[in-house]
Formats: sequence, structure tokens, C-alpha cells
Amino acid sequence: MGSIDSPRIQELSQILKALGHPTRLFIIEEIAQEPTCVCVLKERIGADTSTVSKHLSILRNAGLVSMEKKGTMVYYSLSCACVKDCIQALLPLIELKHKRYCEMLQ
Amino acid sequence: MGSIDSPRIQELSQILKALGHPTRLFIIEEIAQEPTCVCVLKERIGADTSTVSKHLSILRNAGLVSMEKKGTMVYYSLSCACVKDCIQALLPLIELKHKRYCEMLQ
DNA sequence: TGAGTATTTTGCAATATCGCCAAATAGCAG
DNA sequence: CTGCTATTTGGCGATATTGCAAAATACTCA
Repeated sequence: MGSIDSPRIQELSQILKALGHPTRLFIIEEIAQEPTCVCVLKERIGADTSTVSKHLSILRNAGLVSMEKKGTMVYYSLSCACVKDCIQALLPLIELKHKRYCEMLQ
Repeated sequence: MGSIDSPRIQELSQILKALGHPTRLFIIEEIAQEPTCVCVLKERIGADTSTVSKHLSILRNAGLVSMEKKGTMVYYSLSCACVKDCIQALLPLIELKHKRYCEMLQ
């Protein structure tokens, strides 16, 4: 059995924590479609560049994204397509929540 | 395109944030195997009952777990098996991280 | 009813996260 | 080298999370 301090739990929770923020999840979904540079992400997010950069460093530390420099610009992309699967796996849960919410109203 | 404030992003990030803590991830993996009551979880985690209860309330608010009372005890279980899929989807990413780390050492 | 157990809620202090600003770094063009 | 743009890093206040202790709630049994 994995204890709470096992590397497995630690690594998984680091990854999930990194994904557990609206801005970072948005970034993940954007770069899942195509590699995107920081300045474009900044525009779409509407936050300070430094804020976006810090979110990207969190995603980097979790191993979720890869970066590629092109001139002064840095393009970020998903380091593993499995991240998309992880997110998609949760859709049934969201549907379930909605179903429960509708039932509660009646 | 989903904006950052879209309900979809908000709900997904709430779920992922709830999963992004070692103790809560541990709880999820325990109750994924069989419904477990708070007092047993408390023993396995080694934290105060109130602490465990608070983690469970976070998981509840995210819709991740269901509870069933049996006498004074409350048994928690996964509300959707898809949560297991979500976690399992990340295993390739962890392997990739390890592979990168080994390469870095050489 | 009263004692005892299980769980949740509240309060609080320690710690961590978030987002902006300012400063530092890196790369390109002239 | 200088100026310019893109990005990262450091600093700081505001806010949120975390975990324990104490109080409140819920349920069972005698």
C-alpha cells in the first residue's frame, strides 16, 4: 500500500495541485491544442506577464509542460498527451454533479 | 473556446485542486478499494480526526466522494470510478519524469 | 435520560499561494 | 555596444490553506 509519504503520492499530488488552478488549467488546454508562447498566453489570460510566467514555472516543476525557445520567445507545449486523458476522465464526474444538482432542485 | 471564468474550467480546477493534496489523494486511493469510515482513515493517516474530516469535506464539495451513515460511523466511497482513471492517466507522465531524471544524471 | 463514541464545525496560529510591481536576464536588430 | 522586446526572478501585501484543539452535533446503548 502507498503511504502518504510515498514518492508516488507526492508526485501525483504535485501534478494534480499544479492542475488545480483555473489559470494553469486554461494554459494546459491552450497549449494542448498547439504550442503557444508566453506573450500570447498573457493576452488570452489577461494577467501580468510575471503572473503567467510563475504559473508556467509551477507547471514546469510538475513536469507537465515542455518549453522551446525561438528567438526571444518561449513556446510551451504539453510534455505528455496523457494530461488530456486525465482531464477528460473527469467529465463523467462533472455530468454526475450536474445531474445531482438538477435533482436537488426538485 | 473555454475562457478562464467558464464553469467548465472552474469545476475542473476545483476537482483537481481537491485531488492535489497528499492526504486527500491517499484518502481517494483508500476508499477507491473499499468504502472506509473516518475513524479508520484517521488511523491510517495519523492525523487528528478534525483534520481528516476537513479534508473529506473538501472532497465532498468537489463532488468526488459519497458518504453513507451506518450508526455513528460514516463510510466514504468514490462517487465516480472515473476518478481512478484520471489518476491512472497520469502514470505515463510520472514515468517520463523518471526517465528524464535518469538521463540528467548522466 | 445519561454516558460514551463518531463525526463535524469553529477558532486560531503557522504556513503557503496569488498577483502585481520592479528589477534582472536573454536574445535580436541596428 | 545600444535599444528593444520577451521572459524570468525577487519582493511584498492580500488572501487562502493547513492542522490542531475545543466545542458542538449525532447516534447507540444501558
